[in-house]
Amino acid sequence: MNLKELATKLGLSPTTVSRALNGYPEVNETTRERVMAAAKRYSYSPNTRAIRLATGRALAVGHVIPIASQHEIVNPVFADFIAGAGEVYSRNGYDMLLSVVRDDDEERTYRELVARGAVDGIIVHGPRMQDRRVPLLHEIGIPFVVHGRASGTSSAYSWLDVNNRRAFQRATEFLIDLGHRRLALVNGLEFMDFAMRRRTGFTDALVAHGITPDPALMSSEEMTEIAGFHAASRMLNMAASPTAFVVSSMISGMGVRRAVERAGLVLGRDVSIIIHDDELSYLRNGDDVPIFTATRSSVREAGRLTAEMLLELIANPTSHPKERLLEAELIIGQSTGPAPREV
Amino acid sequence: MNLKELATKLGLSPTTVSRALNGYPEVNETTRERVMAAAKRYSYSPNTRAIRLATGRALAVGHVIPIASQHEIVNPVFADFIAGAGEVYSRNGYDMLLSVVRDDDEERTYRELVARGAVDGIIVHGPRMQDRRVPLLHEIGIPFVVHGRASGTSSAYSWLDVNNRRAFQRATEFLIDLGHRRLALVNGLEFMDFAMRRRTGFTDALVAHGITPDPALMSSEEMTEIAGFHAASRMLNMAASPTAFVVSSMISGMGVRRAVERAGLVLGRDVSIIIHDDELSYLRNGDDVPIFTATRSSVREAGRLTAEMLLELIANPTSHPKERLLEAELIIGQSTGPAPREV
DNA sequence: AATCAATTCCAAACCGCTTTGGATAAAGCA
DNA sequence: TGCTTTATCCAAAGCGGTTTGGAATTGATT
Repeated sequence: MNLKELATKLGLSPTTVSRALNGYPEVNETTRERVMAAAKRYSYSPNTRAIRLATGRALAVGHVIPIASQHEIVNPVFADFIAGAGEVYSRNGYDMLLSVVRDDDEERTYRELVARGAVDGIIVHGPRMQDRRVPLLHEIGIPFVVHGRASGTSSAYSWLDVNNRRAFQRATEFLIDLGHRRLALVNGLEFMDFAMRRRTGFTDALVAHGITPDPALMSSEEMTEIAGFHAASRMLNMAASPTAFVVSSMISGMGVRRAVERAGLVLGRDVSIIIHDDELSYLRNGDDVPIFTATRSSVREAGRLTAEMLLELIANPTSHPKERLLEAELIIGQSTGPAPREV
Repeated sequence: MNLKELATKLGLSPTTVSRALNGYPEVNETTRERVMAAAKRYSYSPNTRAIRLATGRALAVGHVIPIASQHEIVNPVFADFIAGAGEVYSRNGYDMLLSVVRDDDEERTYRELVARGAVDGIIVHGPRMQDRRVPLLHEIGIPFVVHGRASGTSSAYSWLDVNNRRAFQRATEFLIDLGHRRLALVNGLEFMDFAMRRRTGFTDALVAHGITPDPALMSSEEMTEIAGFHAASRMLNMAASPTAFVVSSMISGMGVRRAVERAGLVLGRDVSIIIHDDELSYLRNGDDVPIFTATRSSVREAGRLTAEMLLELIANPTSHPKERLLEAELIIGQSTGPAPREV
C-alpha cells in the first residue's frame, strides 16, 4: 500500500493525504481523521526511501565504530552506548547506521557516508588525542557529536564526556584519605583521550598530597582482564608494592583482583581497588551492594544524551556547539579499606 | 556533485554516465574511462537515497537487537558479531541498520522495518525456544538469517549456529575422562535456545557415562560474573561439592573462578573449569597460552558468515534456506586437571 | 450584492537516480 | 548498393513521496 493507492481509495489526492498524515494545517479535521483511520486500517507505512529522497534528509545517524587495526578490539562499552542512543533514535523516527571501520581508512568512510547522503549526522566514538576526525568533519560540514573529547583540537565542536580527570582525582584522594601512600594506576592506552585525562587526575591528586608519582606504578595497556592481571602482578612483586590500585575499567579490575588474591592478599584489607564502572548491563558491579568501590557513570545514559544532542544539532545546524560534562559518582564498595599498617 | 551535473560537465547524458559507472556494456570503453576519471576527479558519490528509490532496494540489512525487558541486558557477544558482519556489508556496499528493541514490541519493529522499505534482509539475534519471530518473518516475506536456532519451529529457515550441544558434550566428556564424577553446569538462561542445547549436551554426556545429572548442580542464570560467582559458591558449599564446572561464558567463568579461589581451592588441581569462549576481542582467553580450557568458536567469524549467508539470500530470494553448523574447538588451558583423589 | 479572505483541496514539479524504448551512425552481409 | 546488425548514446518515464502554486468553495465584511 503506497500513498497513491491510499489516496485513490479515499477519493483524495496524494497531496491531501500526505498533508493529513504529516499534520499540516491546510486540511479539514474530519478529512484528517478519515485519512488517519484508513492509514491504520490498511497499515500504510510511508516508504522511507521516497521520504528521504523527497525531503533531502537521510533520517539516519551514523555511528562509526573504529577498530584498532593492531588489536582488532571493539570497545566493550560500545554495545551499551548504542543501546542508549538507539532508544532516542527510534523515539524520533531516526535510523541508526553502523559502520565498523579499521582506523586506517576512517576518513574515506566519513566522507562517503556524507557524500552518499546516507546520514544527517555522525557520532564519533573513541576520540584520541589530537583526533583528526574533528577537523575532518568540520571540513565536510556535517553535524557531529563526539563521545569523549579530543584534546589538542583547536576548533570548537560538540561533545559529551565524563569528567574523567575529576573522577580519578577523587578516587585517588579517597584512597589517600584512607592512608594509602603507594598507589598504582592501571590505565587504558594513553593515546586515548579519556585515558590521558584519568592519568592526569591520578597524578594531580598524588602531587597535591605530596606524593611523587612513580612511573613503575603506572601502566597503560589495553583494558582487558589479562592486561590488568599482568600489570597488577608485576607491581605487587615490587619491593615497595602498592597498597591501592586505581583501575580504568571493570574488566581490568577483575584482573587486578585476581592478581591480588593470587598473591595471597585480601581485597579491602591488604590491598584496595577502585575501578571505573560504566554500568555495562552484563558487567554489573554487584546486585544491591557494590563489590568494587567505583567511580560510576552510566554509558547507556551517555548514549541517550549524546544522541539527543546530535538530533538537536541536526534540527538546528547553525546553533553553537554544545558541551556536556557528566560527573561520575563515587560508590563505596567492599574493595577499599584503610591502608594496612607498615610492618 | 550529482549525476546530472557530472553528465553536463562531460557533455554526456545522465543515462550514459550512469551506465558507464555501473559497468553496463552499452557504452564505449574510452567513454567509460573518461567518465570514471571525471567521477574520481570530482569525487562523485551517487546519492544513496536516489539509488534506493530508483532500484526499489534498500541496500541495507537490519539487525534487531533485543533487550530483555526485565534485565535490560545487551548480549555482550553482540559487539563482536556486528564487527564481523559489518566487514562483509561494507565490502558489498550494504549499510547496517541497527534497531535496539525491548522484546515486548519486537513485532512492530520488524513489520515497520520492512513496510517502510528500510532493509532488504534481517538478522535475528538471540533466538529463544519457539521463537515467534521465525513465523513472523516468514509471513512478512523478507529474507532473514537467524544467529542461532529456534527449536520448536516447524517451518524451515536459514540459520547459522555453533554446535552447542556437541561442544558441551565434548567438554563434559573431557572432564569425565579426567576422572571427574561430580560435575556442575553453570548455564545461561534456558529459555534461550543455545542454553537449552548446551544443557542437553551436558546431561547427555553424563548419562552416557552412567552419571545421573543432579539438578542442584545445574544453574541457569544470566551470564554475568556475579551470577557465576554465586552459583559456584553455592555449589561449592554443598556436602558433595563438584570437582568440575562447565560454564557457559568467559564472564561467568571469571565468577566461578573467583568462587573457587575464594573457597581456598586451586584451579586446575582441586577444581576444573571449562568455559565457552566466543573469542570476544576484549575478553581474550590468555595471550599465547589459554587460561581457561574452553570450547572455542569465534563470534566475529560467525558474524561474517551469517552476513554472507544473508546477502546470498537477498541476491537469490527463491533459494532454499541455508543452514550452517559450526563446530567449536576444544582448547586445553590451565583450568583443568585430573579429578582430585577422594579423601 | 460584491469583494475579500480563509479554508480546503488538487495538479504538477521535483528529489537524483535507473531503466525502457528508441534514434543514429558505423559495420557487416548478400 | 541496399538492408540488416551492432555499437553507442539519449529522451523520457518511472520510483513514492513532498511541496509549490494555484483553484474552488465557503464565510465574513462592507
